[in-house]
Amino acid sequence: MNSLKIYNTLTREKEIFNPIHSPYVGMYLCGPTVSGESHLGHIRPAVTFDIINRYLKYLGYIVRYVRNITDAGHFEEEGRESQDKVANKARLEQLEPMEMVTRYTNLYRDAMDKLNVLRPSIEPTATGHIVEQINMIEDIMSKGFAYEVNGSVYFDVTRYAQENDYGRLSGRKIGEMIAGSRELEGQGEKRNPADFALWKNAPPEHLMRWRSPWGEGFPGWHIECSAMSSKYLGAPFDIHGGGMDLLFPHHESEIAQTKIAVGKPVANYWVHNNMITIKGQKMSKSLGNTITISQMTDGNHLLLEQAYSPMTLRFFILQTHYRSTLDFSNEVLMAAEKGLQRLLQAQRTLKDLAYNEVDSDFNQEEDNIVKQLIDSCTVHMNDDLNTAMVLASLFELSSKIYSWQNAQLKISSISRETFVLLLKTFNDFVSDVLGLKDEITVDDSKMNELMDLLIALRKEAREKKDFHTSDKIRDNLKKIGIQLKDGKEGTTWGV
RNA sequence: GGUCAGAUGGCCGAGUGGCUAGGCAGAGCUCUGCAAAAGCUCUUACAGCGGUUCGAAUCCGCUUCUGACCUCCA
Repeated sequence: MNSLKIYNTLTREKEIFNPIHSPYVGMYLCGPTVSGESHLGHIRPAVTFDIINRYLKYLGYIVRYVRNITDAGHFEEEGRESQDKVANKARLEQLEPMEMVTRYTNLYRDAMDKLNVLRPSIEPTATGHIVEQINMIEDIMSKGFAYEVNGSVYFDVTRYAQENDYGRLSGRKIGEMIAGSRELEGQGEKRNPADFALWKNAPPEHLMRWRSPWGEGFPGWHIECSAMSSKYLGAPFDIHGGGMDLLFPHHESEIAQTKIAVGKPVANYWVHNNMITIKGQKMSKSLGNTITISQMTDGNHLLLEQAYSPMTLRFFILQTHYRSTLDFSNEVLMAAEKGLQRLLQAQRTLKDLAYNEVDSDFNQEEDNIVKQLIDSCTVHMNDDLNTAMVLASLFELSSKIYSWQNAQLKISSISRETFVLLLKTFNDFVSDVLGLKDEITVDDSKMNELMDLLIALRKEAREKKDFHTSDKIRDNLKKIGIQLKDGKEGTTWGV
């Protein structure tokens, strides 16, 4: 159970995963800011940590997985933008800020469901935890690590850094940061450019605002994660995740806030996924090169030659190790689409395979190869969640499965025990651990019976050499998207 | 400018001090009424230059190039 190794950004090393209160595991992931529709970049951490969540459960851990929704605060720019867009319309048609974040939260959740991302145990929102955030800010102020200026509150990084290692996670030195930081507007209130906001005074045009001891305003970006993670998981908890771009300043700030408020580190393992790039450049809102999830699944984007299903996206992400950048292109997605179908077809085929025991066929070498491939799934997952290698093993097993189906290899060359183990492992890894599934439901029994009938009719026609009829059945089915596959053991079909 | 990652075959992508994933694409073969599906085989790669080593693509150094972070971002 504890042979799992995870790369910890804090130590820059792969470490054996030991939860604080095994078998319980606490995990927190920085979720999306719902000021716009989720894009491809948002689904990488969701899928990555879904894999961790699923694998921990597979290993027998009981996971409390908290993934927040940032629906408050620091997106006033976007709020203003949307106001401008609707400025000419009637005021009644304007979206309430809460309406906007609800809309995008719903879209995000729908997308997560389609991607087969398991729902988190708790999905707290920033707006639902204003009180907790204000309390934490007051606590930090009372300890002397934050100060108020004109209704805004800032964290005193310089003071914190005197006794704490600010910058350890992101690997930077506070002196260099101050020297290198640019002069930005609104920095005037800070005592030091490295300080960050805990609470912001709301200008009149800011629609989302709450009463606080410092006047009407809204919380700074970082404080919500400290407040919500410590509330639901305590401190320290086991795993804190997020995209690499959050390393600084977001996670660094979280560490500082929690250290002062709670007196303890945030988490033992910090896990960061790398970025999705497009033509070698990071996909991000500010660069304007994002592709939203709905554009992806509709094929409605200049760079897309066709629509890609959510499962294709999921597979595409899993083909690359989570700490590598992942470059998007049509070619890669088309390859992913085909690869995924091949894998799922193998899974279906395996389910229908019957084991026939013939003692004389047993081949120890063959049996060992299959056993080793089965073992390698766990071995690769344990090595910092190497889903790319797990897929490679599953593909090698797929070749075996297809060979058995076509009677090119004898299934009895492996032992019954190995076959049973394969059946379980293959399904567990494809469906439960990697979360890959057929998107078209073919388990409709009437549909299956109908197809069996058509296949039987075609078989009869072929036996009578009535190829006109048999080809008509085959070709017309192809027209409606159903493909017949003739194998040694009979005909199967797929979509 | 500072910090940190990378550079792998036609494309994408793992991994490793010697036995050298996998997917997609391409070629040939097997099966098949034809086709599709499936299987098998094939093209043998690790940016450049030095060094360590019996041996490096894998370790070390330098060079070039690319990207990320340093500001809201997943």
